[in-house]
Amino acid sequence: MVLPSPQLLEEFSQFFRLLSEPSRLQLLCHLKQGPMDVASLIGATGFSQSHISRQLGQLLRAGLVSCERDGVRLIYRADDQLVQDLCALVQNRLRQRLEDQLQHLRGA
Amino acid sequence: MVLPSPQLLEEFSQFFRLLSEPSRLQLLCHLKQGPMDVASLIGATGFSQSHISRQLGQLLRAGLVSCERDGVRLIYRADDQLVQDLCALVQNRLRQRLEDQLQHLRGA
DNA sequence: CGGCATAATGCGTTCATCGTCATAGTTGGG
DNA sequence: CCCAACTATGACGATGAACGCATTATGCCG
Repeated sequence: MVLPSPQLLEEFSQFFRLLSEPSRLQLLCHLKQGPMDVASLIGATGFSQSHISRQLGQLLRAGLVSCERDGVRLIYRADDQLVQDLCALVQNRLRQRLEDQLQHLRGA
Repeated sequence: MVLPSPQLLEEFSQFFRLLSEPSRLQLLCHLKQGPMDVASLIGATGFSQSHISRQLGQLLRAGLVSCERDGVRLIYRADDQLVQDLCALVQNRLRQRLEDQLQHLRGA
């Protein structure tokens, strides 16, 4: 068991930082429903256009979303399973912690 | 496929935010090597005592580490596999992205 | 009880990121 | 070629977290 290098730790933390913003997670979740343009995301989330564009830019540079032109609009898509897998693992943990607390309250 | 609730998204992002700080990840990695007290972590990382104590407090509240007293010191341990699993998934993705870029540069 | 060692916490500074407004860039239509 | 629609970006204030210093709290030993 060897310690990760500082560079790798930095990359890990940068990736997790991407997911540490609820609005970015929300955009990812909407895009998981299917490809959408920015206008549709505005309607779905209520965020401002510039905010959405910035968050999509970050997700794009990280490779978590991709986009293609359709005339004057850009159609974004989230073709990745990784985030869902990560969230599933985290959700399992959240659930398990709550169950443990429940057991503890019950005096078990 | 249903959208996660805002509360759940908030919890996800809070958890990922914990891992978005290199110093916290580094502390977790050191603790994976074996239980340690704060003084040992100071020696291993070079961080200040107060900084380490704060980060450990956050990890403790999230249940990612636990601690027990040994006389005047507190022995912390990271008994959880979740973070390692998450990092492994992320590392796979980082590797895959680099390989794809390599293929692309080779003209394949 | 007093002193000593270890860890936690208030406080202030610094720095990064969010979110908005205004502006610039890009694409298709008349 | 100019305009309209859509998206990206520069500027900026506000917010929050990191980090260190100093202090306080906690447990051990004489």
